[in-house]
Amino acid sequence: MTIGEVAKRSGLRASAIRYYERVGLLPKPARSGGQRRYDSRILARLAVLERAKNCGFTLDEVRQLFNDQGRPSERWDRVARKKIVELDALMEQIRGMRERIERRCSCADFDECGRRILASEQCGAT
Amino acid sequence: MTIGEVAKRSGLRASAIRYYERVGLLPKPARSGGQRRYDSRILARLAVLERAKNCGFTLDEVRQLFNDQGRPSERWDRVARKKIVELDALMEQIRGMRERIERRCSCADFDECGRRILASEQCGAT
DNA sequence: TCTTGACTTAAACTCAACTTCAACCCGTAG
DNA sequence: CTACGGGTTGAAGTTGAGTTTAAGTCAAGA
Repeated sequence: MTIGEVAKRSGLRASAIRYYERVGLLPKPARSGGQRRYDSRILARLAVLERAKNCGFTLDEVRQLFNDQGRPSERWDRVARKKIVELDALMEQIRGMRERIERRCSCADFDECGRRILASEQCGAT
Repeated sequence: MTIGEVAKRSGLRASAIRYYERVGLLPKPARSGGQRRYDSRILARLAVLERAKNCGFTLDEVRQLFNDQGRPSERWDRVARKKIVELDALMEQIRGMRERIERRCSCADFDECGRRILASEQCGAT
């Protein structure tokens, strides 16, 4: 397969595939006439990469997943445990944002809100 | 107050305060000898700005809050409604990530995972 | 006068994950 | 032969929210 075909089959852009190769997430493929030629294993690789991204892993974490020492399941566990903590913290943050957004006040304008916030009075911003 | 004093009182960096002014979030203050001089209202302004950021609003949305037409409470409502939808979507995404991370499989390596994902079989990546 | 410390500016740099661009090469169909 | 539709490269652009840097100004104190 050429890179264009891989792109079409995987739903990624060719530029993204080249980028992944450049940053060490994909092995350098064979070439014919200067062009990259892939066999079907690339599609499995990319499927895992996509799955990992959908789990919230950064490309750096995916690199650890793919290239670090140890059994694959161990690598997954290590990265996953850290990510779950991050995701939970993120959830908590977002819950807090929602709460703050919905806690309304009766100030006439933002300056009044500001003064009340500075005085640590209850205020939800106008 | 000089910008340094405002920075200390607000907990922001002077560079951030200059930046906010540059992008139209703060009015241009009076100057004395070329230096910015603020009165205490700046602190209320910055407190609202911080509160809005803690609600998840982008600086662009804060600009709408501060500068758009209409009553302050209307502006807040308009921006807030949109943001709540975004936050809920984000929550849903994160919940999905957590779920996918925790759904484990028994593949020997990532290539096996990839093949199973491509075949739409149940797989949580190694 | 000299030094110190805080301020000023515009412009460049940061991070992540790509995309876009310019300029070039290569094989095939007409 | 030449046009066309791929492919190739390195470099630069994108986004948001600032930070950092270089080079310069200013007032006060020793």
